[in-house]
Amino acid sequence: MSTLLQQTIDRCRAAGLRRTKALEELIHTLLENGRPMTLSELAASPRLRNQCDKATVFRLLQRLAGHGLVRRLGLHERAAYFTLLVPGKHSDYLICTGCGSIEAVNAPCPVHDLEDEIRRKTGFRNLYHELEFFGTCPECAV
Amino acid sequence: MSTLLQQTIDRCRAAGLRRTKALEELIHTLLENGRPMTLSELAASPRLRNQCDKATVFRLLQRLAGHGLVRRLGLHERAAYFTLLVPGKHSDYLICTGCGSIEAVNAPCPVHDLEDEIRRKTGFRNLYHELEFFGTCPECAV
DNA sequence: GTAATTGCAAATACTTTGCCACGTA
DNA sequence: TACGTGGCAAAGTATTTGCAATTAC
Repeated sequence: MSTLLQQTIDRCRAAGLRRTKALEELIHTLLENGRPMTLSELAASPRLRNQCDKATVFRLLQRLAGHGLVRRLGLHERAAYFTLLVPGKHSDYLICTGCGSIEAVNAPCPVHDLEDEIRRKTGFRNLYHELEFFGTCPECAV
Repeated sequence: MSTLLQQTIDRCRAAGLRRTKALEELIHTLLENGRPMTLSELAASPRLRNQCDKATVFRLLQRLAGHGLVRRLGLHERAAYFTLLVPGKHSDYLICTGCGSIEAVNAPCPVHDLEDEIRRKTGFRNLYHELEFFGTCPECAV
């Protein structure tokens, strides 16, 4: 994992970002949590809490998103969620509308073919998709 | 379509909502546009502009969502999108990240089986999904 | 040394609520 | 008549920006 951390930071450097403490800790936090997180969550997380301002986290995420290293997700809540994009890896999510928990679905994504078809038929570029399942988890169903 | 309008209003009545002008025009607007819309768009649309306050539209949408007649979507923008739920009908969307246009994908949704599998394996209740494709439309690609 | 990055505070954007008036059932 | 609904205005929450100071390269 620290390899992945290093690789990701390298990708940031390659994109022209400066290697700052805040950047490292942000990437590290996203990696170790392995799920989409909100700006507030990130800014309040252990690694970033005493490291930098929320505005800094915001601007970092914005820059990273601009370079395709991070993606901003909708996920129904009022706050936006951000997820680290790891090359060759794609995740769909299962979200509980009761407690808000988010977990990655570990099953092959069934959308690939349709995505190709849409790309072909509509001429859209840079196509990608987001798939989320919403429901009430067993805990919340009680 | 006016039949669908009538049916939808009937469903609202059955859910206990009062039949007000604002409700009718809101449903009508959502139906005739046939795509998810934001609160601001709705409040500013021809049928509602001179009909009622934005707060009213907000509360109507909230009530409708509570009764499962409307669903709130993420869709990446800062503002939330709302879509009318028509029984037996499901839509996936294709969104241009350049101009923000949203259209329904008219192809069978490939997620059904995975949804069943998740329902079975995780015990989630009231499961549903959202699938969106994002990309740059031919217009914006120039 | 220079341009990117950061902190702090202020400005926006969108959503949500309070309260009293009004209209539907 | 009674209770759901609506208007207006104010409050709340999350995001975004300005600017001077700082830091990476």
